[in-house]
Amino acid sequence: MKISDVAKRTGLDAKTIRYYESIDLVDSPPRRDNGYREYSEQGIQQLVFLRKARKFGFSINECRALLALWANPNRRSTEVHGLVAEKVSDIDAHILELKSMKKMLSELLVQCPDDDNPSCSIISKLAAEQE
Amino acid sequence: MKISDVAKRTGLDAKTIRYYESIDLVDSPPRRDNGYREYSEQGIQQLVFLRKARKFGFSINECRALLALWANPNRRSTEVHGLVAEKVSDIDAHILELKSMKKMLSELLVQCPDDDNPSCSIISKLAAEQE
DNA sequence: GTTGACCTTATACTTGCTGTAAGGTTTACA
DNA sequence: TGTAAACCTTACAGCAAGTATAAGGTCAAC
Repeated sequence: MKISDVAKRTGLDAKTIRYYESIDLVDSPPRRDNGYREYSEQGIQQLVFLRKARKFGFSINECRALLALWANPNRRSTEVHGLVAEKVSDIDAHILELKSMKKMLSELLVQCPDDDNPSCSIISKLAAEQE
Repeated sequence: MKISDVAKRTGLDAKTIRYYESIDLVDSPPRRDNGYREYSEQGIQQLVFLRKARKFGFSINECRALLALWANPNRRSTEVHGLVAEKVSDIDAHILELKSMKKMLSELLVQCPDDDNPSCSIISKLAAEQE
């Protein structure tokens, strides 16, 4: 299977697939005589795995750890559980931060006249030093 | 005022301040005879503004627009309102995405035995190709 | 036979900084 | 007065996680 077909099947961009190979996140596939990459089912499965893990919000390095656990028949499920639990708490923290930002901005919004005059409390608030 | 004092006062790192200057986000301050940057109150206020805008989640380019509006006495408050409203909706979208990720991961978590055995539905789910 | 759609590599760009190196200046203390 | 620490300066490299571009080779269709 050629890279563009793998791209279609996995939902990853061909460039992204080459990039993952360049950082040794996935195995280098064998090459045809013309130099084209020829993907095996196994290679494709690694990429499918990665696509999902990235969509779940795991960083490249976290994906590396997950791939290693996946490949390891002696893994302990508690290790996987730990990685995922930590990610959930990261996401929680991130959500809280965004909510706080949203709250502050929303409070600013209602105070801005939203008209053709220059007076705007948003600008004043951003310029204010204290708090 | 020297850069490290400005850093303390604004809460920005001195490196960040130099970086903002290097990308022309803020005016270059005058220099002392020894080459050190000497900040005026106005220069400091720009940095205070930036610190806040960044904390509110605005990108550097959005900060550029906000700084321009701040400096423009003929601004229309609706322009500011528009920028902020758009940011709020960006944040909302981001929150939704994170919530969806969290939901999926949480569902996986409860299905993982969290023990010393290799069997783990999280890994299986990540490896599964369909959906 | 030539056009267009692939494939290859290498390099630079993106965002928003942060770290490091190599050097000059100032301040504090003995 | 000496010197060591703590500043300041520049320039360059690196981080995440790709994306864009250039310059070229290959393949399939008409």
